[in-house]
Amino acid sequence: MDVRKKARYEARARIVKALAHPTRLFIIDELSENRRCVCELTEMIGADASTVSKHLSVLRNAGLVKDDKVGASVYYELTTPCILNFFGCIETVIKTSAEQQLALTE
Amino acid sequence: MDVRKKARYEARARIVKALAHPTRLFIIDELSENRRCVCELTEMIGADASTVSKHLSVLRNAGLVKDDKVGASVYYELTTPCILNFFGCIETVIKTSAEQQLALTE
DNA sequence: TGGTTATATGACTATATTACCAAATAGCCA
DNA sequence: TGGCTATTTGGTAATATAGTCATATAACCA
Repeated sequence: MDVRKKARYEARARIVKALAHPTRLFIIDELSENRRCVCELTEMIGADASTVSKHLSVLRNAGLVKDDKVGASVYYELTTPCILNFFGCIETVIKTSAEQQLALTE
Repeated sequence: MDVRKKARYEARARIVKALAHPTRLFIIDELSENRRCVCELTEMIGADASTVSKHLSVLRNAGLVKDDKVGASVYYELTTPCILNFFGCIETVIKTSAEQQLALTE
């Protein structure tokens, strides 16, 4: 595969990888409704604040969210809301798989 | 977070994770044009056949592709072409990040 | 049947990811 | 200033992922 093409898939994979964790998908979903500070997300997720902070830095490094400091708090928001369209498709994959599983039992 | 909600994000993450590799993104892209057998994909990717076979099994287990044996060959095809819409958004993320990087240098 | 090709799988090593704790940093307010 | 809260970062152990080689399986053909 040609070098440029390869680099393009690697760039895409870095972004997909940043989304590839349940907590980070939750964060994306949550930020699609409203910007949130780290402490709010930490509360909702129920994990260590440092864990949430690291997940946010993964999303930030991938360019999926941006942060905004307000006093001692840091608010995060989505940079590119089109990410959300993806979830609909993911649900289709899940549903299709489930239907095929079901079909096998008939 | 409630148990059902958590399970939903985990199910989504399993699928996103299956996409989170440059070789697998290439395969998805390629299959969007045409069904391909393992040997064709192996040739294009330029990796060990066992490596490609394993990538395909990751995609298959996630329900993203299905296989069809024809003689000694196994052809793979997409189950859910909507996955492709996602790539447009990924490109937007990449482009937006690049523009912001650029803006910092001005 | 025996040889060849196409795939898949198991074992293994190298590397990456995750979560947690502890500690550092920064803002806020009494 | 000193203490409190919010966030980030470094260290570390457990786990997951990727790639390769060797091997297993199946189809095909001479």
